[in-house]
Amino acid sequence: MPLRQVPLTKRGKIPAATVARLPIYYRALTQLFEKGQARVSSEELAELTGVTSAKLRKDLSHLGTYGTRGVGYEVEYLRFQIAREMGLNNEWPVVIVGLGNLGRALARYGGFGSRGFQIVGLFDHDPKLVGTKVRTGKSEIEILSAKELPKVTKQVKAKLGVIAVPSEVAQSVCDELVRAGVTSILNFAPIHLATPTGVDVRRVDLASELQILAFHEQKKIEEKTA
Amino acid sequence: MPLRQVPLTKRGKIPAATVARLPIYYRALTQLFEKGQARVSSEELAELTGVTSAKLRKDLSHLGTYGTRGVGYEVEYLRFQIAREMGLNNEWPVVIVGLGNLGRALARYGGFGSRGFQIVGLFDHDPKLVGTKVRTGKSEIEILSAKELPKVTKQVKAKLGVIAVPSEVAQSVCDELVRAGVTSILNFAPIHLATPTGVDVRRVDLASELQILAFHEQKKIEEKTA
DNA sequence: GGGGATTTGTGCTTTTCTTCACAAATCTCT
DNA sequence: AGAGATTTGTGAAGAAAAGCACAAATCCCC
Repeated sequence: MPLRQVPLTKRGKIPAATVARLPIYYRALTQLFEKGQARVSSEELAELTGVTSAKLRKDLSHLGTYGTRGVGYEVEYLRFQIAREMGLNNEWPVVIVGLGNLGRALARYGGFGSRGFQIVGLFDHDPKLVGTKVRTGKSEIEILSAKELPKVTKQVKAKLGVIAVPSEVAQSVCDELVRAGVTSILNFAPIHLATPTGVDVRRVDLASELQILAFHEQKKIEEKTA
Repeated sequence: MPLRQVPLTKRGKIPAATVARLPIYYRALTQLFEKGQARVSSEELAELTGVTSAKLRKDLSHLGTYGTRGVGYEVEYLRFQIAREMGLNNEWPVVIVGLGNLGRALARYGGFGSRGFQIVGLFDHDPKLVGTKVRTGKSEIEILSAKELPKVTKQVKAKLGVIAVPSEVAQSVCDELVRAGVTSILNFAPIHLATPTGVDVRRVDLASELQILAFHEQKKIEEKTA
């Protein structure tokens, strides 16, 4: 295996579209690795992830030149490089606010705890939930009162927060997370959150996704009747 | 209120980026409507949804000219037009496959049932779950065996399917949905689904979203130490 | 060790998306 | 009714992303 060390300084900014695809590549590479496959071509990896091979190669070229012409990519090596680039070799502490249906599902969701992320705080203001324990992967963790949020979040130095509360209180929860030092937020409430510059927010809106699909369905019907 | 009827034939194809934002606008307009606000400017709606006013206006211009210069947009009228454009005035039957943590959360999630969507089928192959009932908004619905999927899905003519099963079986569930007539799929499994042309898939990957945030966090740290 | 087969990396082109900036349309006030 | 203040709708410019196509690098086989 060629062990070219990466000139970390040389690389320019990675396009947002590329960043959004890296997790998909990472996942596919993990699968291949677990299957015991040592090498993969851009063509094969592209098929697996639903992109074109040219796009895949260009994406990877932003990280460095990790392939070998005429051969392909070393699965393990490429996987490690993507992980490093994305910071998945660190353990990121994550807090979740709101443990209704969705919040609890997220807390229990294996994918979160598994790779690079560790759930270190669960908060809700419902007295019926506070004190309850939720199994998150291997360990159990107690739901704390929302009042504890600032103190605990600072204590564990969590930079990542998940908002799974109703829209009406999402902005105030967001503000509190930011005050407590959180600088990246995954927002499941279907509203736009205002945040100071330097804080990243990604919104995941389940209803929106369905609506986008409905739009496409509608177009299919219009085509047929046209 | 000016009641220009829309020349449905005239409009060209709406850009994908615009379609992805329509649900956000729709949500914000609904909030304004419920608050009793009659009019809104592109500036105000843009702020509410986190886009620039120019982008918002261009997005809306693809649907038609629903605003009034010097005035703004009629909240109710614009909201209706977006809903019509997205097909939300129809009721879309939806089936959900896989009722683990996430699937159950989705089934119970109010936002799904509320506007334009109706959950008409829940399927799982776990015998412990089959026969159980899940409360979805107003009504209760029983989890059926995965074996029933083809028959029931065809019967209710569901075109929209939600996949919330483990990755390993996601592709086969997908195939079965497609065979049963589903042509739009919301996929929560972290893999790419191969589908025939004419079938739309949207992937929602919770772990990916966190990883993208971790990437940004990493960059923030690198900046600080640089 | 040389020729043919592969497969990457990338300059160039095309397409899509965003931003700018301003004319056109409407409203308000006197 | 006209002048000044708003605010939309949209061409045109700019930026970002995607797609193309091929030279460069490597491997394999004789």
